[in-house]
Amino acid sequence: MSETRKRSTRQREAVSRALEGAGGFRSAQDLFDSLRDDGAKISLTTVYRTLQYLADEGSVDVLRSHDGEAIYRRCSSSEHHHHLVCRECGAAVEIESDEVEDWAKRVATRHGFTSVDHLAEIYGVCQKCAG
Amino acid sequence: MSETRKRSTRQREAVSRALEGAGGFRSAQDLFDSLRDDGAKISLTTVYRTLQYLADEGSVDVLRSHDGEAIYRRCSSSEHHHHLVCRECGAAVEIESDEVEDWAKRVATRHGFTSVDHLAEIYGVCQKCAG
DNA sequence: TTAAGTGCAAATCGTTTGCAGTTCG
DNA sequence: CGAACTGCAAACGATTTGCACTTAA
Repeated sequence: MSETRKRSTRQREAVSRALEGAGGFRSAQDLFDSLRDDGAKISLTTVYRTLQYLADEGSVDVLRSHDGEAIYRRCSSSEHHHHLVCRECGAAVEIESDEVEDWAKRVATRHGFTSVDHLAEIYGVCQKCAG
Repeated sequence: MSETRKRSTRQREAVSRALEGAGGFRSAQDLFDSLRDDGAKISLTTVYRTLQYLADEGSVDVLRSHDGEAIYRRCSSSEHHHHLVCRECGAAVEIESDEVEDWAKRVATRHGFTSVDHLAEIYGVCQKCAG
């Protein structure tokens, strides 16, 4: 299933490094721009392809921003994390929750599902925006 | 901000009705297909526009499916249900969980967020497909 | 050498928009 | 009538793909 990526290249390294430096979630375009700013010779296509590889491998998480862009971030193993997002300003707080982890696994197992994965996001209006 | 939609039309009614009937989250395409099946004369463009109007009004929630499609559902205040979806065949089991409800509310409150809403979906492979 | 990796340009796909015709009020 | 609303086709922006060229091993 993760039988892609066989060689190590300048570009691939660069993308990984850019992801490291980014910390949070970044779009392919963002990463591409950063890479270019850092003087990397790489195409947007390759950024996309590399990100895809990494995602298949499970090295990066892929989320969707509210306007449909895919955003990526290097993944600390297969650990899940969720977000508390402000509907107004877009500010996001990262949260963890074994509670939800357990729930997802439990429910899935009960229904005979395997290879379980889940998505959980909380939306609301932050203090600042609530006025 | 919600200064669109002034008139009542056959198409707009149809979209609202389709959303009612749908219950869960549906993509514009899905809704369009349902509408056509029900014999409605409407264009995909209008479905999109209507959905946009309703979203601006706050009558529907807009989310993004994992593959970037926008999915909509009529917004019944803050009532929630979740889904356990098979990645292979798409089969979905509807699930409820006060557990998750509580968690979302608790976390949000802790961070000073209001008008809380959330999304939680579990993905996996069902027994049939795991074969 | 040679398969994996890359870049460019063209192709996709969901969604939006320009514009001319239609309809509600 | 006149402003909303519609539909179609063209435009869009993010992502993918076909193909010829590079490059790591």
